[in-house]
Amino acid sequence: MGRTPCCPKVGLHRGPWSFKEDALLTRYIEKHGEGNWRNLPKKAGLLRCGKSCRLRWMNYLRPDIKRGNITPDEDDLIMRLHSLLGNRWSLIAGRLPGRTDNEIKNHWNSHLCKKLKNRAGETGRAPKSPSVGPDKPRIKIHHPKAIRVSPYSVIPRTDSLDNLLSGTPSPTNQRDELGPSNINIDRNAVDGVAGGVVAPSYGNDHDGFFIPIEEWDNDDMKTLDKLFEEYEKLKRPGDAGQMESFLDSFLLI
DNA sequence: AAAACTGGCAACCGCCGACAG
DNA sequence: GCTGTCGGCGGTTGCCAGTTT
Repeated sequence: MGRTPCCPKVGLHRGPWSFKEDALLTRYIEKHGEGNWRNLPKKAGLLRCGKSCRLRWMNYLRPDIKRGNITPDEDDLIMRLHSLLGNRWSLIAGRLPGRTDNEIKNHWNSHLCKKLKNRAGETGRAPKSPSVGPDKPRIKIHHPKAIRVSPYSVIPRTDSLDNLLSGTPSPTNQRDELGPSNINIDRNAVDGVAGGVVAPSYGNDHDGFFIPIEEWDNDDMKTLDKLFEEYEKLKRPGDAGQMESFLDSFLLI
């Protein structure tokens, strides 16, 4: 049957966006809001594919995007989240206000992957990343395929996991896709507690033992929230030393 | 000074779930 | 229930600037 392309490929601009195109897109979205990406280029006077417009807006033009280098704290949080969630960049980005999934993905591929390898080399310990294959991995991370998240999981980044897990829709339009959809957790790995911090793992495809998020027990459900609470606490000035031990605790699973 | 190499990042691609008709 | 469309996702590509040889 074949799927129709999202837009005709002929006669459209490709490659880097010009200042003028950026301005047109920004002005249009400020006036009419996001959505209807297919028709947006025509209405905005752009010779671009709708997908391209969406990507440009989401990854670059959106006013709430944080510019500048990723901080060491963000680095560490990304690594923790990656150990929990695998390559689900949109979920990870949802917990880092102002950062985009693309930015985090790029940062991971260019920096953190190596950092993790180096750290593993220094300690002689197996790396925690699922993408790095030690001889005897303690944890295996399942990488689920991309999912589309229902509108009911559209919640602000600052919402707690309780809200996420109860499926309470948010009144705002900020994205956070840590919704009650496809997250699977390996209960065998959830038991790990190090340094007072619950250290779960995400998924496990070696034995096919998946628990849909709807069936998490209380401990499972609090796990991620706890992680962020700890993180936020330790981010406060004067807690630098604690941050290090907090972070290390996750490498000892 | 120039060529080769490397790293970072924006953009593209194809897949897939949700949803409307 | 089926089909087509839309929007979102992760993976990959390719350009460009910086660094090394």
